[in-house]
Amino acid sequence: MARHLITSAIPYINGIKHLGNLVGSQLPADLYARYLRGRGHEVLFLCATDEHGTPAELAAAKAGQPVADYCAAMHDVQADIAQRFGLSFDHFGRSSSPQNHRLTQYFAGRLNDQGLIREVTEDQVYSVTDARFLPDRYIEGTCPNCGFTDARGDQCDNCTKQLDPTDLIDPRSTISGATDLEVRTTKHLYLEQSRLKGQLADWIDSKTDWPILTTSIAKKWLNDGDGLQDRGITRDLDWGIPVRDGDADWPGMEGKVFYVWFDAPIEYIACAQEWVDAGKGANWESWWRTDKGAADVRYTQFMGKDNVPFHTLSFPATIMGADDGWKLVDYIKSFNYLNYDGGQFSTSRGRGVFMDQALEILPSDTWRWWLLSHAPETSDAEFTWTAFVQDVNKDLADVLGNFVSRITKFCRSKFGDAVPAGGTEGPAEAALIADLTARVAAYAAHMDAIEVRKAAAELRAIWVAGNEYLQSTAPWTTFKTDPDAAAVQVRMGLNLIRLYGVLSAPFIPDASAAMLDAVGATDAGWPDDVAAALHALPAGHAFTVPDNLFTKITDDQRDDWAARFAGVRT
RNA sequence: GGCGCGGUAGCUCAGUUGGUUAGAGCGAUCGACUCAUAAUCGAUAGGUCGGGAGUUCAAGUCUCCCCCACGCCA
Repeated sequence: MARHLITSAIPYINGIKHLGNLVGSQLPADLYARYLRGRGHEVLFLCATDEHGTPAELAAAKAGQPVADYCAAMHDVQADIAQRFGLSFDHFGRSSSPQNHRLTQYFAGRLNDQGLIREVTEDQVYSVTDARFLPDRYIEGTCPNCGFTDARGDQCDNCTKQLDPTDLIDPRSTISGATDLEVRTTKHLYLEQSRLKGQLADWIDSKTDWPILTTSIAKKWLNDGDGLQDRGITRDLDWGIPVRDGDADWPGMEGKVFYVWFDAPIEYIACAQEWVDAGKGANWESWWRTDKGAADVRYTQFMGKDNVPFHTLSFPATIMGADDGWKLVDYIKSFNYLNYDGGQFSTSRGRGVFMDQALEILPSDTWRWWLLSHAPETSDAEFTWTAFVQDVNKDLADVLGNFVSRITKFCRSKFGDAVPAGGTEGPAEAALIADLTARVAAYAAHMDAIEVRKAAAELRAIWVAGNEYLQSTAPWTTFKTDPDAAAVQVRMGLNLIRLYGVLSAPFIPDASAAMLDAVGATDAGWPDDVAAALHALPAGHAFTVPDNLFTKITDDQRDDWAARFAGVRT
């Protein structure tokens, strides 16, 4: 038994995430966590909401709520949806927690002690009307290069020239439209991660088994242009973690907070403290401090490709810079984007399907299966309603659901509501066991490697093997002349349902529970011995015929949903 | 503009260090079966592996150039 720490990139607080966000981090992380638990490993699976920063402040203002109240409410909304999607977090924390406040301040102080923090005085744009400093992307104006009137402060979307906000002609605040902007001098803290470049590069180079997507992005940021840049870790905002030097005040930094990207990854650690403080566990340091029991922990992170730079460089720089025993990540699984019907999912335009809407129209297992079996691992993937409906109807309703249905109903009608006795197994059963032994091993290997799509394909092949077996042995025919032979075949079929319940649980936990319940399985342990697993249900063991595991989606429903989710969210 | 991931059957994708007739699922066509959610199982058809040049006994796989799509640019 090994110890596995798993974290999913923490979703931002300002709204419900879409399916592209889900499949890029939380869902595959859950798959892996469930799989490892199923294999008997000790797992700590953590996630949280990322609550600080300007977008949260603006969203709260728009909702007419104090930002703390807004975040608390949205956290509960996201936690509820996550739970309904079957995301089996051991704890779903908040980056605004007191634990994260203390820990973030601790790290800043520690980095300061190590001489890795410097103060930088810089000019920033201040909006008098908004009474705040404006981040670059909240300033628009006329591009000095091409004359485009809606150029953003960081870059002109028309001519793509990179800009400094002070370059803009007639700048205005995109928050209020105010034009009374002025340049003010302010002071910020920078993490000197450039000084850790060599150490980071060596570390990345040592990770030869990481996905190409992960390492290529990391190396690009390490080596592009002038190389890894130092990073501002503070902001002039109200909502955030107050800048402190550990437990002490930080002279000159009064009224400032840490940048959201500094405190968000630290929440991975603070979340473990929250987990303990919530009474769900003990000794969080044994998961996070290599000097306090975490040396044997394997830590795996899941995220979309947009998060890779922070997880391969900035956060490791924080850990390495602190240099006091915190655990570095062992494996980073990153994902590309899921596109929606030829374009991008868009939170702002409400294009695509969002997590709450998804659950309104179909069970979570249906979404879990399709999303995971099409996870954007090697390149961006494509969601279309036609493909989605075709795939889930075929895989879930026809191949798996119908298998459970046909065998349980046939047994009930010919032998009654218990596993039939009699008969002797022959070559067909031996061949099935040999085939499944190989397939289960391949499935496990793919899951161990977090090859999500390959694992899904293998699991599906395992389902198909059951149908092949029934088709070739044809108990409905043998029953007429040799009821004992039919009994063997049906007994094998019922045991296959149990096996499928165990193996499928990481992908489709609800349907798996229904399968195990139908056959009255008391043991859902991993089938290290497939032959033994296929004889777990003895003759005479009672079962029930479950409701259809999956209802097929109709063409009308498909057309309905395609129309409903094409445009702006209402 | 720079950089990055890709461009393989109608669709979604696999193709390890270059090596025999390029694979899978879906869809299509045909057949088998009739226990089952008109489900299942089998067979067949379908690709000049984005384009061009090169290295090699041998290239989807390596090198160079070009085209296309997507993304990132602190």
